[in-house]
Amino acid sequence: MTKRPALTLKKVAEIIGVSNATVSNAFNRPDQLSKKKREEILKSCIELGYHGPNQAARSLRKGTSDIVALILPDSLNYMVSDPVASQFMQGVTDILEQNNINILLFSGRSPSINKIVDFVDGFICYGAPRNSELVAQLEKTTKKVVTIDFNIANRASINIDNEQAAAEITNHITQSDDNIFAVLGLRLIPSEQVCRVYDNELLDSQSSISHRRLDGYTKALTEQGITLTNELIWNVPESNIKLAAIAAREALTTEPRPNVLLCMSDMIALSTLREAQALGLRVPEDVKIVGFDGIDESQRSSPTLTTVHQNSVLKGQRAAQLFLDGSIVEEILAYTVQQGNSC
Amino acid sequence: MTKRPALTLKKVAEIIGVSNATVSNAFNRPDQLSKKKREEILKSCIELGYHGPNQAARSLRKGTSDIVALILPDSLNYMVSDPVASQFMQGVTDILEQNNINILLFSGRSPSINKIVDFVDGFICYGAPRNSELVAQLEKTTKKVVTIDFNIANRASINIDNEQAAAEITNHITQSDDNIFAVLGLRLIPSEQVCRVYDNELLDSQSSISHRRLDGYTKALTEQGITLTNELIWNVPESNIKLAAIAAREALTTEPRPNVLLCMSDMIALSTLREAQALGLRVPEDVKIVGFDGIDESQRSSPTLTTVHQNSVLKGQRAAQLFLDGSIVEEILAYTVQQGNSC
DNA sequence: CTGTTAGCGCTTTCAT
DNA sequence: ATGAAAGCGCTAACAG
Repeated sequence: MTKRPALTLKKVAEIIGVSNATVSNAFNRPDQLSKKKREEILKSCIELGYHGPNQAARSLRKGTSDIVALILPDSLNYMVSDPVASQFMQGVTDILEQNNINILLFSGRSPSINKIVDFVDGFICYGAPRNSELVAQLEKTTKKVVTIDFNIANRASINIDNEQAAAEITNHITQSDDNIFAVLGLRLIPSEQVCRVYDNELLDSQSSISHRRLDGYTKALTEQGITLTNELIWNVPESNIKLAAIAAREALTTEPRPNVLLCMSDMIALSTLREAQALGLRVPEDVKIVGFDGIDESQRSSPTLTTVHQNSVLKGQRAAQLFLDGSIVEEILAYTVQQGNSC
Repeated sequence: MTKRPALTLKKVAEIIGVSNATVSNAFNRPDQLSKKKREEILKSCIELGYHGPNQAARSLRKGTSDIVALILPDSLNYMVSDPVASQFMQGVTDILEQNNINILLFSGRSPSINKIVDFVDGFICYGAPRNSELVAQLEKTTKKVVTIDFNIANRASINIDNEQAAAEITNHITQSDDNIFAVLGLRLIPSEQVCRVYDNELLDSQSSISHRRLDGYTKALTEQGITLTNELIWNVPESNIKLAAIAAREALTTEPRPNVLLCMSDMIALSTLREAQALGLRVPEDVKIVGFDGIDESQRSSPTLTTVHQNSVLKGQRAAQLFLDGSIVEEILAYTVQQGNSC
């Protein structure tokens, strides 16, 4: 029978014959004791099989844990299926891993941050979470918060200028009197269905990137003397190929047929491209398509996609760095219009 | 000035005028007090802005946290770039999210589990971690452990029969005297380089799925009277398109040219397919290619891939369920040979 | 059904 | 440079 009860700092101190504070200092504050003594203690710990202070207790005492919660917009598997989110995560994990910070994955559908808030040093919140109560909770917490693609007052954030990007890519399309514009939008209204927006109430229009993008499209078209009506704006509840295909098909079979489709994500645009081709339409001759995000796959499709490219890996890196720095800045990242052959 | 100091259970109890145990029970053990009192207390807590017991303290006291560490084979961004890992994660998150368990992402490159072990209820370890010391640590821990694609004695595990699957897909290839076999293997030797295996020492041959697969290939070929020499076995250090392309090109430009390429992952196979086509070789006429894993993309390529399909989402779901159940079983999941046009 | 109390394992003043 | 002691906030015996 070996030692059943787990070793604690106190026991170890007793065995070695020093006070618990000294052992603690050996691990945490090398300057508080002689080099010799420290090394002796550390060596003894290894021999005893003591692997250092219990992190849960340490966290309770110190109030820090070296864990940060990464709040995803939706359920966890979202991150896995969305290439933009994946890229972002890659950026975040790059930086945090380098800094020995661990990541707790947290779903934007969770009812509350309470179950984890005491375990983490703060939050990196990627996109407005599906459950908007989480935002209210983040506003109140005393822990660090960095938001991405939306803002919370007095918190660090990372964004791109979605409105300007949307306007720019709209202006990128050759003007013609024949143009009929339609928008395939992302989560514009609370509905979980693919449907036209019509006069439905728009979702929390303040913060959502979708509304900034819609504003951009609208603004550019207005300047061209074109009015975008809600009948030609579709709501796709999430950036998912199948749902996008439904919206695309509806749009492409509307009479008169829209011949410029402004898509709020590359996933939607790629799905639209596929639907158009399935309907025997030529892109860009019969239908022009533009996307948003600039995912890798948009450059492998045929034709390649004209889209707004944003650097999602960098976004993640900057978010993580801002978190570490603790600086409360609202950072705006650059985007580029990526010329493809789809318009 | 509002209340600076955070509310604690004790303070709340004092304010309400009951003992701290009663408040604790109101949150944790409804049966220990009258329904009426419980509701009163809970209501008061809400009014006071107390959101429930501090989870870090609770965890220290109870020794559980409702957090499980998911150990990835390599650095965190690995998961993002590998479709098989992504699928697996999706399965895990499905089940754990349903059970209100949070996930701490942990890199297989980390030096030690010590920094997090006290925060989690256990480990789900996907593939043998890059840092093999982690395995030794997992062997020792008193917390729950589920391993996937490798085993630890007396721990729950999920596997497929890699050897049999590899043998089966090898036998699936039409026999011919003209066949020259080559293997594009995954992490067969410690080298971080793409290279032929030759007489290098094979990596921890016991546990690795790569060696099980190699054994399967070898066994099937031996039964056909064919000897696989190490000169025609390549090592690809990770399942990554670029590295695979290098190996593929080496293999395809070897004289005499191998005309059957056994690839240990679909990523490698797809990359090989591309290289073959770039070299003007017809698949399967000039070169036959088989993969492993059955990722979605293998069915979208042209020609489609003949491969071993394993259900990675299910793997993740079962891993999570085994973790929750706490049953120490070694579960073997089914695979299927998926007929494509690449051989 | 309710209250008192002893820790969970640690860090950190404050003395020495 | 080292040690004694006070909690961090909570849960679970146990007593009432």
